[in-house]
Amino acid sequence: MDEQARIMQALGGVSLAGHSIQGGMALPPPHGHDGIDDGRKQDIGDILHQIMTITDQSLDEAQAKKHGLNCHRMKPALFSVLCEIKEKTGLSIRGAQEEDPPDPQLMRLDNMLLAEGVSGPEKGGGSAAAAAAAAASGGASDNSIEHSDYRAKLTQIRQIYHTELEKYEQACNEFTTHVMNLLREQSRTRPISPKEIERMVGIIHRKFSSIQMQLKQSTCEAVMILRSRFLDARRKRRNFSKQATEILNEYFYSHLSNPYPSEEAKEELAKKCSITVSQVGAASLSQMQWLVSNWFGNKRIRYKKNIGKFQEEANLYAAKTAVTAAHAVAAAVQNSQTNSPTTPNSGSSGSFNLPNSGDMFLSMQSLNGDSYQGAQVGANVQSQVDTLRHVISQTAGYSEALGGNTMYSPHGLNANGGWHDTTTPSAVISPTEGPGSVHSDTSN
DNA sequence: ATGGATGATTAGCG
DNA sequence: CGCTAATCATCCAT
Repeated sequence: MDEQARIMQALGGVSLAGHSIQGGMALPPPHGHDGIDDGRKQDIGDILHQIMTITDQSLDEAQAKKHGLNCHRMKPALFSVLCEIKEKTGLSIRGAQEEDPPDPQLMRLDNMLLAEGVSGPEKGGGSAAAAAAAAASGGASDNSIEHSDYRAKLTQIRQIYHTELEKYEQACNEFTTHVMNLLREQSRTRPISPKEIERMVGIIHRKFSSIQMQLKQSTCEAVMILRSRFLDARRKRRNFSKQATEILNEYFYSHLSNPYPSEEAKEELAKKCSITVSQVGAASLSQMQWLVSNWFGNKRIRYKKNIGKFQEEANLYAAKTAVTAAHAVAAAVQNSQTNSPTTPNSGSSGSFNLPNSGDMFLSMQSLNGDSYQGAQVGANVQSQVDTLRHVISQTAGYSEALGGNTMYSPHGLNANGGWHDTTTPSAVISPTEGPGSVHSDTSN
């Protein structure tokens, strides 16, 4: 009979002392309360397993005895006595809270998880948070590139969250059905109303949901950390390395008349830069491209706004690439003058001095016009022209010869249709700064 | 501390 | 959609 007694005791403990489940669960405290989620899960798993096995064994072993008991001639009498006793003591159960109002804390967590896209619909096209962030800038697609890493991490969190939640729910269900079965079984030997079973289930669910809340809470925390780490870091300015700036500047000044790198060019630049940069948070290539675009946007604006200030820099970078430019242009000019545009800079035609830069410049200008119609070679040549213009204006002072304001101002570029300037050329040139700085400064 | 340089963000345009 | 222009925010040399 001790087997039976134990079951009775256990169940009695559970059913009579509503909240004592915790006590029941605390039976084997392997890790105590310190354990974080893992520890808890382990605990719960252990507990469930123990309960299952213990009661199963008990049931199996006691099955025969129980059967005998049920058939015992004194059973009805015993049952009625139990009913009577329960009637007297049962009131104590009634007092328990009936419907717990939705926990505001829990609701907050739920809302947040939903807002962050953790508990929302599966996988869809990006989390709600990312969508919201993207919506702020209008362009959803490009911004999402920026957040791809963030979203990857968020997805990870979401997956963990869902699997954990599923585990909890499964455990809860198993436990519930098990208890219900036990109670139903017991209801034949002692008085247990369906309502009591229902209450029991409610209690169990509440207990499990409180555990779930912890899961939700830590998930929220994780998301918050992720957010602060990513989105705030995103806001932080991180200067390019010197080399990266060099690369970008080189490109910029050698494509000055059309400093709009194509997608491929951007990718190329992004690659080069990220090699030299090895930036913290090693921006993905797409991210790097975004930065490159930023850089060019800023550069264009700032160059245009104050050309004088950039003149020195422009000359410097022009000189840097002057030699290759000269070669390439020479080849290109030859090629385009003779015939079809195939591999303009073969360079095999030999070195080309530029003493007669005047002619060259003119021919190139006409070339410019042609090229702008959209031939690829044209674009290529044009970039070299830009570079050469620097050299020319720097070394020969062609600006004066050509009317004063051809000097390396966006004026010419504008004629081109490239990027239009808002500042009138005269305004740029006329102040003492314009031509003067160009000549006087023999920078290195 | 401070001001300029510069990366990032955003509204608005075509 | 990509760009410009304005602006914010941060870095960095002084």
